[in-house]
This record gives sequence, structure tokens and C-alpha cells, in this order.
Amino acid sequence: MRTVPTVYEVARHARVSTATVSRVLSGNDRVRPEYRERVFAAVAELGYVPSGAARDLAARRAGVLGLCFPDLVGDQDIESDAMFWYDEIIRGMERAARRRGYALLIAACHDTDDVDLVTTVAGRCDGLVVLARTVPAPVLERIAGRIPVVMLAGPRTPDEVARVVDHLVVANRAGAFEVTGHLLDVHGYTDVWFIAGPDSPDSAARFEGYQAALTERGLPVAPRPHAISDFTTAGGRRAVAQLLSDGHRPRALVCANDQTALGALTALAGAGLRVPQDVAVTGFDGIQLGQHVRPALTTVAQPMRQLGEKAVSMLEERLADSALASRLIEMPVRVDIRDSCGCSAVP
Amino acid sequence: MRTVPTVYEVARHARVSTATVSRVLSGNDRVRPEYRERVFAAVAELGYVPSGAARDLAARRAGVLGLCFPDLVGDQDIESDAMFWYDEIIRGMERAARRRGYALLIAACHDTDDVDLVTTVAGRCDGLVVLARTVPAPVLERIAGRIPVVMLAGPRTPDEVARVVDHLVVANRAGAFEVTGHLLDVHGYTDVWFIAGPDSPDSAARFEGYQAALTERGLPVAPRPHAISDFTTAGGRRAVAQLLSDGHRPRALVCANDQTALGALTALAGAGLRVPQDVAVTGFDGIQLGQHVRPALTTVAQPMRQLGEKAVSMLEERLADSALASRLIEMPVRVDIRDSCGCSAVP
DNA sequence: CTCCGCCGTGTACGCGCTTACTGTATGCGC
DNA sequence: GCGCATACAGTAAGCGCGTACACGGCGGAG
Repeated sequence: MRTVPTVYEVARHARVSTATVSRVLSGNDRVRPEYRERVFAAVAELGYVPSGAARDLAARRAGVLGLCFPDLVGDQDIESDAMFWYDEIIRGMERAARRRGYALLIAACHDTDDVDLVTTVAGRCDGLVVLARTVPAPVLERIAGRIPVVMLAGPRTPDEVARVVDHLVVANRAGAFEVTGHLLDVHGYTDVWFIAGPDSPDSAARFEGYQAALTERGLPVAPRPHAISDFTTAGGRRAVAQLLSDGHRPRALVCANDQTALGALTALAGAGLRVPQDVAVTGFDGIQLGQHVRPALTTVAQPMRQLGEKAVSMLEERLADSALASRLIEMPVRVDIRDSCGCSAVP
Repeated sequence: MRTVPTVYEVARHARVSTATVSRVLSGNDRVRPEYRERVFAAVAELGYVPSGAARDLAARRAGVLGLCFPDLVGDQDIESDAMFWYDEIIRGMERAARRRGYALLIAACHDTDDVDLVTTVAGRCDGLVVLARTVPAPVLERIAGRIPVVMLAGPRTPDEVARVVDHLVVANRAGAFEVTGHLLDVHGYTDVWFIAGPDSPDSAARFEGYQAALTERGLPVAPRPHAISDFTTAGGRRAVAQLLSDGHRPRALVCANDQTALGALTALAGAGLRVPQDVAVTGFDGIQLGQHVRPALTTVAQPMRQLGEKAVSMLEERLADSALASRLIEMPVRVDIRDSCGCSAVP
């Protein structure tokens, strides 16, 4: 294979110095038009593509933002589950990043291992967004010493981490409070159960909101979720199927996320129960699939696009001013009433 | 902000040389256990995160794979359309890459501009996958001179590009041929129309398959698609709404992709037509949403996961042997018969 | 005509790491 | 006890680019 051309070849070919080549390629400097042309010609002729690594090293800037998200699917069949909440986050962040001239470096990580991959990512970008529960706190702290970090959907982290990373969360508690209130007030259900996700701050906050709605109305409150899922459709199906086979018949299920609610729908249908006539179901997240299943899923929608946008701008602010104190920002959610709660949606 | 530690600090702290630090961190070298411990301790204490840029530059390897996909959504509301085919490709590739220890660098690009972003991506990874129509041919050719490139869903490129990049396609023609045959043979429709995507080789190949199915049965064949969409739901809706408002009433619509078919569903419902009783509809791609809309979409499913997997392994093969001749590999598709064609799916 | 500034260009250093090569113990066979 | 192979550690040379600084030429002011 012919050797890959470098600035030096380009410079020689264009009969200018490497500094001039660099100036031309970075666009904004004052270079005699004639030289500029020669450089472009040489670049085209040699098929020159600058080395990102050398560029980053010299300029101390990568033009890349990172995103670590959880590997919820694990080693299961990738096609066995619907697109996740984080798939929409990836899309939103990619857009936000691109608008600012950044590319997006993504990798799924477990909380436990994969430290190498995390390092691969962290070492190569100017700023990093991590979804909660994907990177161990000590590692996160180290990374935060090098580049700005925004944690999405936390925090469940020790204080020392909270001090060095920004947090961006959604109104989990308020959203769950509101959707639970809807079931209680509008539909008059009293026997409303909660299907939790895995041990996560988001699921916990949603459970709190659920509890608060019951408490406020003087209803008996479960001290803990009635069933535990894992944020996947399969998990939701299993959890609810178990509940039903144990003979329970709650009037409504508040699910910790949409995937779980989707699984609940399947389990209920499997048991011959109608939604919402026999059992009402609500989700959380607002994934697009929820609009298309039947009955359409009543849910608490997160502002996906704004989350990506906000995360990127927080990164930028910190890039501009590294002395900034760490922040905790909460984004509002919106309850999307559709059919699965018992309302018949009229679009 | 305190200065970011480098190998030198770590080496000094651990009282070893930078070479030893490097050896310890790359894992596989023979280093006295005592030194190894000291290095790890120093890394932890200093909060050391190696610079990806310096690493890549010295090692001539990034541990990153790139993916350029088309920016179909443009500046519209990101939430206005369902997840695209390429969203599932992103997911599939990320998984395939991760399994091999690579992170994934992604960026959406237009065919026209964004050459900077493409360069940002190409300069920073060991191999690149581009979806068709995202990177101009000359740029692609340059990049291919530097790193292996696999083009997904092409080729519509000049020969010189075909010679330097690998191509990975699906059986567009065969899939469209088969699903059209299903409409003709099983359901006995004769008035089957084709709704194309934008000017793309994929749409064209699918149209050919559609034509061939009609030809083979001695049916009259349209010389060109009956309507043109742009691969988006909104485009499909508009295209079909136009057709209907012009007074046309085909018995079946073969759509160039699922998004278009989804839009067709909406347009037909808006015109008071029932699917499949009045008009049958089929899609192409097999996005997950298609299973959940009503009626469930009959479509030609692409093997998303295998595509990502295959693309990554092609990259690896070329990384291992740069002299490899360029290849064109076609992956099989599977016709998923569901409800929208007129079959009542019995799961 | 001379001096001072400014503009545009080139020289050369360094970004933080990997790794070929060199150096130094240590163990082994004779 | 000597020489040689072996096992590690250290030295230092880049990797390909950006950019501080030096430098030369030219125009305007004095």
C-alpha cells in the first residue's frame, strides 16, 4: 500500500511550508490566495486526509463528544427488544453535537467492567455525557479531572462525584406524581400498583412520586414496589405475568418506564385481560413505540431532544469555563394521555 | 484547574520509566509485579487518564470505528418522525464494534457539505462505514486511501470508488420481487403500484424487483414509479395523499421503505380507505415500528444486526490485509408477511 | 532616503504516548 | 569461575500536526 501522505508531503508538493498548509486547512488565516490554491491542489492530488490523532495532540482539542450508555440488552438477541430510551438520546445528542461541529463517540458500558472502553472514549473526546449507572464512580471522577462530564439521569453517586460532574435529570418524581394522580382522580382507580425498574435513582424517584400521589389523597401506600422489572420489555412481561399468576388483579399499573409497560401490555393480553377496561397501564419515557401500540400508551414523556441539546450546551459551558461549580439541572416532563389509562384519545 | 497528569508524572510517581508505565497499561508485557502495582497505584492516585490522541499517534491505531449516516431528518423537528432504518444500524454496529473492543464514532452527513465533519470522523478512526449517499465520491476515495471503507446500501458510485471501497448491500431486487409476487399471486391483486424513495440505488433496485415481478407474470409494467417520496413518513403521506386526491385508487402499494409505507397508511386512513380491505400496503426495511402499527406492516426485513456485524468484520479483514481486492457482498432479506398486505397474521 | 510597522511566511519545538533498541542483572551450562 | 542466554528496565526517537517566534519585504511617515 502506498504510504499515507502527511503535511510534509503536501507542503513540499505545494512548495510552501507546513505552517502554511496548516493555516490553509484550518481555514481562517491570511494566506496569499496563490499559495492557498496550491495547497488545495496538492491536497487533492495526494489524497491527503489529516491525522485526527496528530491534530488533537497538537491542538489539544478533538472536536468529538462522548456518550456512554448502558448496555441493557446485554447478550440477548439485539432484535428482541424495541428501541430504548437511550436510542433516542443518542439521536438527540448526535444532532446537538453536529450542530456545533462535533462528532459523537459512543459506547455502551456496564457499571462493572469495560473500563478500557470507557477510557478509550474518555481519552478521545472534549467532553463526555454518561447515562447513569454506566461508569463506576471512581472512574468517573478521574475522567472528570480531565474533561467536563455531564451525567444524565442520575444522581445516585457519592458526593465526591457530584462535586465534579454536572447532572441533568428529568422531573421523575413530579411526572410520576402527576400520572398517578390522573389515574386516581380522573379514572377513580384506587387499586393502583407500581412496577419498578432495576435499582436505579430514576426508578426510585418515580416510585416516590407515585407514593406521594397516594399519600396526598389519604390512600394506603405500598412501602415498596409491587414488582420489579429491569427496564426491558421482557422484564416487564415477566414481572406482571408473575403478579397475575399469583392471583393479583390491580386496577391499574404505573410502570417505571415504557418498555416495562409494553411488557405489561403483553402479559395482560396473555392473561385475557383487557387494557384499559380491566387493567389500566401507564409508562414513563415517551418512546415512539408507545404511540403505536394498541392501546396507545399513556406515559410521561421526557424531552429527548432538549436533553441532548442541554447536555451538549452544559459541556460547552464547562469547556469555556472550567472553574464553573457543578450543577444539577432538572428538565420538565409532560404527561401524554393516550388510551392505556382509560381515556380514549381523540387526536 | 490542576494540570492533567501525563505518563511522565505517573512514571516519576511510580519510580519507573515511561516505557514501563506504557507496558503496564497496555497489559500484556512482562513487568515485575512489584512495578506493576506501583504503576497502578500511581495511576489511581494521580487520576491519570491517558490521552487518546497521543496514544493513537504513537501506536497508529485508534480503537475507533466510524459511521456516517444520512441526515434524513434535516432541520425538521427531530421528534416528528419515527426512528429510521439507520438508527437500528447504529445500534447494530455499536454492538458489533464493542464486541471487538472498538468504540463507535458517528456523524450524520449530507452528500453535499459537511466535508469537515467527515474529515473529523475519518481522521480519527481505524475504519469507516458510510451509508450510501452521505459522502461525495471524491472525498470517499481520498479517505479510502487512508483507512478501510465499507459502503452500506450502495453502490451508486463511479467505478473508481468501487475499486477502493467494499460494498455491503441487501437483496433489494429479490426482496421487492418476492413481496410484489406475494401481492400478485396470493392476493390476486393486479393493480399494484410502486411508491419510490428519493433518487437512490436502493429505491431503484427495489423498483426493478417490483417491475420484474409484474413482467414475469405478463402484467403491464409502469416505466417509472407511480409516486416519489423521500424515505420519510411525511414524504410517504404526502405522496400517497396526492395520488388519492388525483383520483387514483390502486389496489396495492409497494413502498420503497417502511417509513414511506407508514406515511401511506396515514394518508389512506385520512382518505377513509381501509388497509388492507381497500388498499394493501407493503414496506421495506423491517423497522420495529412496523410490527406495532395497525394493521401490522408486511415488509421486507433487512438483517440489521448481521449488517452491522458484517460491516465490522469486513473492516477488520481489510485492516489485517490492506491488499485485499474490493468486494461486493449481498445479504439476504426476509419477507415478513403481516396484516397490511391482506393476510391476517396469526402469530 | 531612512526607520518603523505590519503582513505573510518559514523554522522548529513540543503535544503525550509507543516501541525499537540498548543496557544490566540473573541464571544456566560447561 | 566464565561465557552466554534470558528477562526486564530504561533511553530516546519518532508519530503528524499546530503554532510561537523569527524573519524578510514592503508601504507610509518623517
